[in-house]
Amino acid sequence: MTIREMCETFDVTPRTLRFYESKELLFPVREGQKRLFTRRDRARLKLILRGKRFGFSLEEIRQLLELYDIGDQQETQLRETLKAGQAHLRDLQNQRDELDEAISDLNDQIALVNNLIAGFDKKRA
Amino acid sequence: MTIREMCETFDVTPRTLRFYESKELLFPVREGQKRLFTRRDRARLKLILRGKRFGFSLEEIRQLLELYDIGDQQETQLRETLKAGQAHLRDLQNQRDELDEAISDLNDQIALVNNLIAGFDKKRA
DNA sequence: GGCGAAGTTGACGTGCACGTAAGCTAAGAC
DNA sequence: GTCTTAGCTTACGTGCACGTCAACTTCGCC
Repeated sequence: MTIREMCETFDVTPRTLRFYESKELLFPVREGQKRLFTRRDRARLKLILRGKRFGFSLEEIRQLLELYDIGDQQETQLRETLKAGQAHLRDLQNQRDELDEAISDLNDQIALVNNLIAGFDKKRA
Repeated sequence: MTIREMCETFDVTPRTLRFYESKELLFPVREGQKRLFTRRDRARLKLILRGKRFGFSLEEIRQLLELYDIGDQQETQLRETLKAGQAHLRDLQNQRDELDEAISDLNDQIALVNNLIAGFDKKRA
């Protein structure tokens, strides 16, 4: 997959993909001098964008990606990776709890304002 | 509430509070030259930190705070505020969906790695 | 009445995640 | 064969959210 195809698929700029490569988040192969992004890169990018959405830094995401990319890791390092993954999971679960609260609060507040506006409409009638 | 008390309560620095005031997110009153943060400021700060957690910029948060601070708004502006709030709500709901997916994926992956490590332990036994 | 602690206002610095412009190359299109 | 198109590297610039330091006031305390 060329860089242009990647950009359209994931709605990012070429600069972003090159930047992620420089940070060792992606590992496109080279055909001549051009980058070709593999299936692995696509899977990783999906996780990167997801991680970003939830407020993790690229460095944190890089660590996390190791969890999804097991292969040449030593057992000791694998245990570390696992620990990091579990911490990450707890963070996400906390975030879900907070998110539920935020949604609920915002819903209430919107209902309140809605009533207020309904009051204006009534008055005019 | 003094700036120090605010900092300890919400785990932020004085610089952060002054910065938020400069961006018109907080409106502490002055006692002489010192800032005193009101109940309103505390409520707003809670929402600010929550908004940040979910990836909104301070400017977006400032807009959103108007929803929680109705009073001297014109009807037209209130309708705008409401619209923004509804958009914000949709964003949060989307985020929850993605979050659930992320949690589920990560859970699976952790289970997978856990089994791998269990395999090592078994081998040694 | 000096002095340390806490607060204040500038103003410049910093880390992150890219944006952007310059100048080069390689591949097709005509 | 040259000319657009797409991609490349290098390097400086940018926006956001503060951090950090300097140079004040203000207040309680001994």
